[in-house]
Amino acid sequence: MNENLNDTQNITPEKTPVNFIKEIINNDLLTAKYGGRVHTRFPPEPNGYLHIGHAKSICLNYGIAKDYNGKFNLRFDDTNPSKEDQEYVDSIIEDVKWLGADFEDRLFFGSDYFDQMFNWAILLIEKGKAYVDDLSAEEIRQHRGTLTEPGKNSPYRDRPVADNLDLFHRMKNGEFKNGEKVLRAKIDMASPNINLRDPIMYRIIHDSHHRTGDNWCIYPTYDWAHGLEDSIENITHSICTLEFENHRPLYDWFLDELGIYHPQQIEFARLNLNYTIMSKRKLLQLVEEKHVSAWDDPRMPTISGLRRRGYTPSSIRNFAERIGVAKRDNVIDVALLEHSIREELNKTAKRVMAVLNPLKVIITNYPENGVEEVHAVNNPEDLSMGARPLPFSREILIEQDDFMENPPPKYFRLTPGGEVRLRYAYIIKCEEVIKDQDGNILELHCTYDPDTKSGTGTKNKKVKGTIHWVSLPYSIRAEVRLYDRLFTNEAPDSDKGKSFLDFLNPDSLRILRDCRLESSLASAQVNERYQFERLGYFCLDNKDSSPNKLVFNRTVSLKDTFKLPPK
RNA sequence: UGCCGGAUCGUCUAAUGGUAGGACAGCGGCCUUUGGAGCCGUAUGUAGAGGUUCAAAUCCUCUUCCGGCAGCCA
Repeated sequence: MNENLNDTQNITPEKTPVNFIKEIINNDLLTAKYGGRVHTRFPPEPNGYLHIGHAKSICLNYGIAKDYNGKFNLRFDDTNPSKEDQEYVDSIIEDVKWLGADFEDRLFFGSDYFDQMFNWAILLIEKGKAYVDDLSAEEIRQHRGTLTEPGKNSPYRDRPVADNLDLFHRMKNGEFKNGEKVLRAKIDMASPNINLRDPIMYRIIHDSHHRTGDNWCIYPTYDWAHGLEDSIENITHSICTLEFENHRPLYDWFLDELGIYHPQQIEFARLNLNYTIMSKRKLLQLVEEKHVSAWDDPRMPTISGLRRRGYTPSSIRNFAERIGVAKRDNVIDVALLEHSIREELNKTAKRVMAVLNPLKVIITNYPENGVEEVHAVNNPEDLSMGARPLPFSREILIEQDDFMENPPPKYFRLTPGGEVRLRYAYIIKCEEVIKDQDGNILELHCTYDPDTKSGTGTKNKKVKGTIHWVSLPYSIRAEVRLYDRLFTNEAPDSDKGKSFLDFLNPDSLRILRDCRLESSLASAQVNERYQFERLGYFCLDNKDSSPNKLVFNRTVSLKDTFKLPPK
């Protein structure tokens, strides 16, 4: 029996896996919990640049809105002026747009709701559910108890409503210094959930806010503000990371006490990538201590870094799709990220010739000033991208790595007396190795076989290897920056005894200043990606490149299965 | 030893009582004028022990391990 019957009739449609969040939404849709609406949001605090972990959240939230024909908001959770900055607001908007998460006209700021929040706080005070506390930060900490012991009530907990109202207004009016008073929710100092032990709603911060200026000196805390923001914006599913799971009872408590519209908070596991760090604080440290050039250094896992490195929005979206969404802690192999960009660029990037570490080759039997055009395909994966002529000449440059005087077995490239094909051109044979007094190789003298021109039909001659090259007189110069992982350790920030800085890879950036490219690259554009044949994918650096000094970044190398045997 | 979560190939992630599958990584092979790409093959993976059931990754019980929480950060 043939078990591989080509039974096209019974092909079951591929079930697209539904993650647990979509299951919840599907169920809410079934029960019409939110009247069939789906409305998500991405709520960054503008205190740093977005990174690939945020991209996961953006793609999740935007993707859900899109899949369900719903809406997606970008909302800044800007409740702490001491850490926030307009620079971060600007970069975040740029990055979210670049990723393709379309928030249309729904760009919001938590700070725009400060008045409403203030009024709601008064409502809670009037209900006897909030009070002004005079305890210091230290005293509050001591009263909070521990993980295993209940806390103690503040002596100010039972202040009369009128006093609370008066004090709270005076807090707002700037009568007190930072830390002198706070507004607290009156819940339960003995709760096993520490977040419910009379959490702080407002603290006094005499700082200028990047949007509200000096209008306020009291600012809402995350726990108080977040659910209100979601409620005001009519969010249906408020998706956040796992560390807020313990805060959900508080999220619910505020909304229920206020009796206002109540979105549902759902928590998922944040993205972790091996060989990288994701903490905003530590990324900031890398920038401030100049271990990298800036937030958009191509070695950074920031969106702006990945963009500068040459990643495309779609490759990041595909990555986010592939890694899935669940509640278990996870560490994604950075190789999967690299796979996502290779996969796309293989299909879309124009192939070009570039020699990073040039070695001069003189083809001695080629005419002195002869030039001819060879025919190079722009993308063998997509012939519609056409072809281009490439000048071939007597003097060419090849990669230093593509010649070895004493080659190991299985080395398919040029060797003394050996033959190799020049991509799109001829088979050449190495006749002589020219060296200086110290034995350094200066140039190679080769001969070519005129009968082996590429595309002229098969010849008897077969060679194992094909190498890339550029014509010496017809090539242009460029700087090329090669990147490697920033850290040498899989989990740089989880070593108890060492700092993540101890694992910084000293070779994460290699700058090659005398590379030679085919001349068509003179008109390269920032948004174009190229495959330098046999080397990897490259793009123009969006900051440092200029027409008279081209700078290319290597996005990712090609997978290379050849390994030099260990010496 | 408080509370809340979690545990499926190396890494992610499916299977929602009915054949444990996919992707990435790895390994082997084919093919190749990019040692790229592509194609084919390749897994002693359900934390452990009991139980329910014709049937358990899935339901129940117990155990083990991992993560989060004691900011006037988010």
